[in-house]
Amino acid sequence: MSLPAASFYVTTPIYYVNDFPHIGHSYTTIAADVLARYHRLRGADVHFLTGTDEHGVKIYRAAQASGETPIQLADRVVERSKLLWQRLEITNDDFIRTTQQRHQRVVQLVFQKLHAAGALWLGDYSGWYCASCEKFLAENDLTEGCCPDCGTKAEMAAEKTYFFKMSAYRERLLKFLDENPGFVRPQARFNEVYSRVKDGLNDLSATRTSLEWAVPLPFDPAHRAYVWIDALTNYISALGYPDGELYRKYWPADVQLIGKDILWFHAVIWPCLLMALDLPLPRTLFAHGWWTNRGEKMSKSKANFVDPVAVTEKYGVDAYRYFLLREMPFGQDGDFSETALVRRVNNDLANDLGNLLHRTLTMIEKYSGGAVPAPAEADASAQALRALAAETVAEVDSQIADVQFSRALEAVWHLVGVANRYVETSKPWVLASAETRRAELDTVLYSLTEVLRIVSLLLYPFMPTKAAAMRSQLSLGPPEPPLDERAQWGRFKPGTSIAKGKPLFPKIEE
RNA sequence: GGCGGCGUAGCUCAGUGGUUAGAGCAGAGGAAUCAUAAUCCUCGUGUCCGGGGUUCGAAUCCCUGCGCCGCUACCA
Repeated sequence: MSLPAASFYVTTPIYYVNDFPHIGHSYTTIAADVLARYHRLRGADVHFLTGTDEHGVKIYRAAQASGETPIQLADRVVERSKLLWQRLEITNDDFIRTTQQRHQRVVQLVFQKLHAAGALWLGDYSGWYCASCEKFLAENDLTEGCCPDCGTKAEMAAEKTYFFKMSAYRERLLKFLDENPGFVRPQARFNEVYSRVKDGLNDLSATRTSLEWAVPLPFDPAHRAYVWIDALTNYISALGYPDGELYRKYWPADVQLIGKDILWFHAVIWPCLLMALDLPLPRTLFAHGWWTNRGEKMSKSKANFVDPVAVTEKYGVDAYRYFLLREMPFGQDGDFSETALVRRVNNDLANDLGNLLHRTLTMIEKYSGGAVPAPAEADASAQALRALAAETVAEVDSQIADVQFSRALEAVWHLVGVANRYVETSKPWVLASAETRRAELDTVLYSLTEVLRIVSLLLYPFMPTKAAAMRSQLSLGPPEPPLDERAQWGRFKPGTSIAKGKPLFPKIEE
């Protein structure tokens, strides 16, 4: 698989403002950031969108409960979210809020278009209703026939609603899935979606008359947009659909990252909506898994959500970013624990990588007067190292194209491991004691420098601060595109004095 | 219940017909000294969940039993 070079549009879901972001939100957003940074480094024209979903009964009620207006509540959460993204070095190009004018306008336009295209019909929505909470409940959520929130017995009720004719798009969607088996990833999620679509699609209740905190329909103000169409539209409203320059440039999205809980909405409702609007579908939808906290599911009742701020204050932002993307394959579930994080930091970051940098720089100081020597002719092991570096660059590129962060990092660490072994086998300290072996020594030191330089490029999207620090110890500036040129072997200028600093990743004492 | 997936070293997993089944981590021993006591090397007789079958040959395909997990639509 090869990566598109020209433009790259990546999105996260818009996060619901009923709560502050926790590890799960940060996971999706960091993953999107790595993709964005990587593609920028490749030289692509990148657009990275994240944002917040701010409508709905829950927000309305939460605001009432805390004695503020819904928008005040949303503002509060948005403010804190933005601080977190800043802290985590997230480089989103835009931040969409569903309460913004630019978004609501497009939602109304979308409804108008659906209406005009005959994709909406007015009918009755019926379902379990809690009279006390004044809201409809999903059958699954009922606890012994009662409202899970207040315990009132739920009753069947009906209200007028506009249905989106989703069933009409089933054949087209199936055909699209047949032709695009990589549309939903990982594969297991694709299969789930496929078989459910095959089983049949129902029309979707798309509006509510009882909702107050939502976008009103232009052609029937008694109705307001119910969650899905409002929320999903963010991916194009943020681009200024239908006439915006950004829209023309970036749609369809290259990668839309989502949690597995919202797979159905993105893999079925979203494509159907786009088809109804005659718009191209996104290229890849990637549903990632959940983190548990030391083996336990995170939940409100247990109040055991991992707080990104606390973790990054203690261990650093880059260590956190590295851990999340290295510890579990993207798409699977995994477990978060400080023990596991510390192990990753000490083994991978401090011992393998940090120490390789440090020992290399020390040897350059001791054996070469602090300047990286020009390499002499490469022997077999130096050639092998050089070849592996090139393979690693290609491998990382291919794994990122596949949205497989952990595999990309594994490839980098394989190179780091081979470089550490190269130090052992070439024994620079022996070479340094024999005047006649100067040429060999120079080649070793230069080769190690090149490995480190290339590694710093490849790691930059994952650990921007540490990669930059690593580069500055090598007297290099921040990485610049295009990656495929910069990552070529031999670009480090011999004679450059290095600027060895403190260990990049101090070991964490347990 | 239906559909799908999984069950491989202490742990997390890779391996989908073919020589003595692998990696990382954890554990034991050793080498070396450039280094953040970092690094490197060596060490696994594992019922590849059980049973049956196909095949010259199966962890790998088929059937079956057991166990675990996901999805089963209006929960961002």
